Amino acid sequence: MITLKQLAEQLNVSISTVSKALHNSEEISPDTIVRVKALAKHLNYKPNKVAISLKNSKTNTIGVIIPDILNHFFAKALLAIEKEASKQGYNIITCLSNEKKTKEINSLNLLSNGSVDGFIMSIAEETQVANNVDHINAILLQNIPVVLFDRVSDNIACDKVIIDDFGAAYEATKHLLSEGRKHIVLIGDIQDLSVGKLRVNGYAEALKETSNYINEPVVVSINKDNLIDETIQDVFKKHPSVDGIISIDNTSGVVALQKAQKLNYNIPKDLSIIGFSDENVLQFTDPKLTTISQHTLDIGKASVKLLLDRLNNKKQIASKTKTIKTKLVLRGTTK
Amino acid sequence: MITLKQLAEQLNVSISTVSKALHNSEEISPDTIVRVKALAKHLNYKPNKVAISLKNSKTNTIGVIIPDILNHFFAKALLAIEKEASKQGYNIITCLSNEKKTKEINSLNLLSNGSVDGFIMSIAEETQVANNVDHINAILLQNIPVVLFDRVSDNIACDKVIIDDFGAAYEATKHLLSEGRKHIVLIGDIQDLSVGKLRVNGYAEALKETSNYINEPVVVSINKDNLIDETIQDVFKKHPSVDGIISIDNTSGVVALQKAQKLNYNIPKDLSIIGFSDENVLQFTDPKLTTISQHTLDIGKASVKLLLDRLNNKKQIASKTKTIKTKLVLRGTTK
DNA sequence: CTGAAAGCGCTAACAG
DNA sequence: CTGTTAGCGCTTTCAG
Repeated sequence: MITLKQLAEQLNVSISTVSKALHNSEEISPDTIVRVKALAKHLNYKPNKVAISLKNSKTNTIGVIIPDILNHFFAKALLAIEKEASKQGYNIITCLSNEKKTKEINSLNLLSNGSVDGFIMSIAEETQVANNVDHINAILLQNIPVVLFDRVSDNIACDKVIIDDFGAAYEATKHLLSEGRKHIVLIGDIQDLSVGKLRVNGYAEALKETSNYINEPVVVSINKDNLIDETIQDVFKKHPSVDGIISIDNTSGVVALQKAQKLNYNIPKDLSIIGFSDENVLQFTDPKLTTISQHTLDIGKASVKLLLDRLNNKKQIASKTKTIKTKLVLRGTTK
Repeated sequence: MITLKQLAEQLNVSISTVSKALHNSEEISPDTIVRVKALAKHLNYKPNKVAISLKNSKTNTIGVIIPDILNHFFAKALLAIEKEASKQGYNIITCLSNEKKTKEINSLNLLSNGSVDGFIMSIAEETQVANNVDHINAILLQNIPVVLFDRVSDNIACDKVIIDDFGAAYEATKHLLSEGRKHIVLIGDIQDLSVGKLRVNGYAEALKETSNYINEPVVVSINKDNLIDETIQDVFKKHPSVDGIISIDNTSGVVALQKAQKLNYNIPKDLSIIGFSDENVLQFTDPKLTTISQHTLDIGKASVKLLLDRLNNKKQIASKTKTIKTKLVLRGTTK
């Protein structure tokens, strides 16, 4: 890489003159500025990012920790984060915790040495199950800002971006009730997560409020991917009168639809299905799945904004929590 | 952040003594080492990464440029790259080109200022269509190593990781022929890409070699996601006697299967389908899709290895191309 | 208008 | 065994 020093030598001026010239300093003669810039351009000079970071104690880099990049929700969130960060002149260093607490701790430790100005993350499943977030609080104690999105924790005082999980599930359930559904089952593989619990509660509350709904809430947990087929087939065996299904994760709604079609349920006449999925699954089914849209891009964008707000304004104290609106998008799997 | 200077002041020793002590230098008395380390631990000292990068002219960071993170193949490749890089003590800065050439150029320019030691990337669609890779060659001219994976270009002399696209499609086609299929259609949305062209060629070659195969090759291009439904339905309309489908992208195989089932094709009796998809789509269909497995994790891992090899051994000249074996995994959609 | 010097945090050659 | 110094590349104050 070409440096200021090399430019200075070739031009027989000092390093500081070169530096100032490249910044259009008033102190430098127009003539010199032209000469310096010409050579800089000719040699494709680029200011060394590392040196600037050291000088400014600021890297313009955000650490992003994603629990599961193969989950479409997180991939899309990353897309939005990268886009907004890039727009604001920030790079992102991506770490994938793969739902492991140790990897999460490791990533935080490895990057909290001046590598990044702050973190945007969603908490790993293992961490949420263990309910131990000391490692994240440790980062905050070092005065490195953190923004949590989607999977958050009440035990961490920082900026957060969430959706109204309770309300979204509540609304979806209410919709099925309004269709006259009498036997609504909730399925999902994220009941251990903060968001999963809230969604289950929203579902339960909607049923509870409905005086003429006589069945008990049914919550079916999918534990491992390889058992998803059987688990969902069991739903239809155990609850042959099921007439509404709410999936609170990304994929089980689609699988439920496939299985129901295989069993010759008439959808949506006999059975309605609502997924908590992203648009990507639409192409995989016919009829198309009614979903709760999470506005994932907005979640990512808002996360970056909150973080940069804090970076640019260290004195602000109160943590903000931004709630992104969800939307129930009716398609072919509901009446 | 706590610095060597602060430790030195508190201990009344020089900065270099502290630095050496922390590195277990023989020059330093055991007693001092203990004292220094104790304080460092107590204050949670971490060497400033930026300073070390500046000192060493090495960031231990890899720039990764991904064309489309919502594509499962690339998400998985990123997963593998991050995992291997992390294992080797490297961070990754992720940029998403979103298939745009300008974004690709931008990312390369912004990171080729000492931010990263090298790049791992797959070429954006727009770049491949325009067939202009000057910006990538410019990086190589700056002596920054680049590893290309999946989507490569003959006009770039660098290390590459690919699969045998021609061979994989050839093998899949041969398999369908061995089942006695007489009317095999290829579908996909990546015919503009290097990999897509090779796959089409492999398909065509297999047909051509088969003397008793009388139908012409049929290549159906899917242009936009929103037209995928109609495009595939058209296949069945135009070619009612189709008895074999090869999808060369991630999703169209699944869609073809759905549509065929809707049209009451008996699969795999009347019609076989082979997808170029990852395992993630398996849960979405019944029967499960026969696929060409790309060993995506190996692709990512190999890319990191090639890059680090080059970083650690600058003198090597010849570019290597590593070909990862594919595997035809027979499942329910073939006989 | 230009240059010298200090300093960001660290390492390492050299001096004591 | 410990300290001084220079330097990685840059910005910026201060001197000239």
